[in-house]
Amino acid sequence: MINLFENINEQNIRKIKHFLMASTMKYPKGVNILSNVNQGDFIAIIDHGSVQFIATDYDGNKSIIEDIPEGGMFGSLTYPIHDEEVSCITKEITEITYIEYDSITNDEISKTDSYIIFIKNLIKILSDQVSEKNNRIEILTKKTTRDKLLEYFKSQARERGNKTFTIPMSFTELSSYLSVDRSAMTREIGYLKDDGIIKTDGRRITLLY
Amino acid sequence: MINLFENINEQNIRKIKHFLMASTMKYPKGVNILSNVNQGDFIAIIDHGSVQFIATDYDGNKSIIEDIPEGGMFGSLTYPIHDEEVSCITKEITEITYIEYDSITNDEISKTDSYIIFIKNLIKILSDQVSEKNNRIEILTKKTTRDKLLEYFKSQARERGNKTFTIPMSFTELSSYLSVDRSAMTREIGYLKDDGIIKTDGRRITLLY
DNA sequence: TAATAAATGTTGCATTTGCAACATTTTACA
DNA sequence: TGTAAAATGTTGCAAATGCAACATTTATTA
Repeated sequence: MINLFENINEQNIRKIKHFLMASTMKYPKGVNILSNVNQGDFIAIIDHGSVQFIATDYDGNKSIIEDIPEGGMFGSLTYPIHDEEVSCITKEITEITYIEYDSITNDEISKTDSYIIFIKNLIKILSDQVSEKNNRIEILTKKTTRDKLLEYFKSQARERGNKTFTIPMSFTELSSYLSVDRSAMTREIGYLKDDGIIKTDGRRITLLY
Repeated sequence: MINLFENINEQNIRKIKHFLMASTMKYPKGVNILSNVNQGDFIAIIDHGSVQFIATDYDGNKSIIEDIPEGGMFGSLTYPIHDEEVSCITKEITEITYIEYDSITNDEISKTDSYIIFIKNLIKILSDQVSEKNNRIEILTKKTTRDKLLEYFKSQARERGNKTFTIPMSFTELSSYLSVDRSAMTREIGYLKDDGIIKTDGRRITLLY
């Protein structure tokens, strides 16, 4: 995953941030940062730490929409806060830089060195997000727990270029990502092992075909 | 949905397209346009017609990933063609303009009038796509057919600003979008009507709460 | 407009899956 | 390092849902 300021030197990063009206905020672990967000569209860059977008429905069921690690970004444009049901929780102590969406294309900044690199990075990150979401949609549209697991494992293997890989989250979180019951998922993983389709060692998975 | 060339006059559109190495192709109805696509990353703009991204798994099950109407765009960066399983089918006679991804940020174009507007449009479109996909993910992560339907109806009502709306696709396609069995979906819509939660008239739905 | 294809409606049934209620192991942190 | 919290494993059971196999209606197009 690339960084919004990839291939831009410190001095130009400072300049760009200045024109973008950047402001930095620090948060403790476990708080919802969407609750006290400034009005107007913004892009948020995670300088340190990580966050998790969670949707909660009227029954209290929670589903992870997205994990965003250090260096990642997200924008108000991509998370319309329609109801009160989407929250963005810090997973640890987290520092976030906010930049104003409208200032991305103002006249001053467009003359700045590295502006084009910045724009290209932004477009690449957004494209990657669309791509990652398409991948998740492909997984979620599988009808059975087995097919969801296999599609997920395939996409992991593809990403790492290896049939053996370690899943980057707990099984509890994976069940939430796949939107299946955790115990039913454990059961199905057992069947996949019985059938000789996968091999596991903790969170380390090997596709056997 | 905004157009990639929104708020840019004809003359500047021509200029931008020229720098972007734009080429236009015409396709008949029902062909897979990803099959004969040029190498290198590109962005495709639908001048006339419409397309549908479809994933087909090893069992032949098809699921609609996305519908793209006239004026819409899609990019090779957002549709990694990992297996042969994703195809992009024209729904009618369709004309598509391709632009090269790398040329979006070349030096010449960045000096063109309206370049900033073009970039802002592109970022807005990508953001909207992420947002739309987040919305679909929120729907797909619902466990029951009933909850998927209600979440979908809610998002439609929200979008139109009205509790009565006409779904923009057939029920057959909706079942594919929600990734549920069509007959089970029809059954569940019946239950929702019985329970006085919705009212229907063909594809016209009214939320009664 | 006749013929064909597509969409919609209905129902029985087998299978899958969510849910609950546990036990056990691992991890986090005061 | 001891203790609470989180993660993982297991299983019975009821409910949801996919699937198949139809009938009927609506669209499409030759």
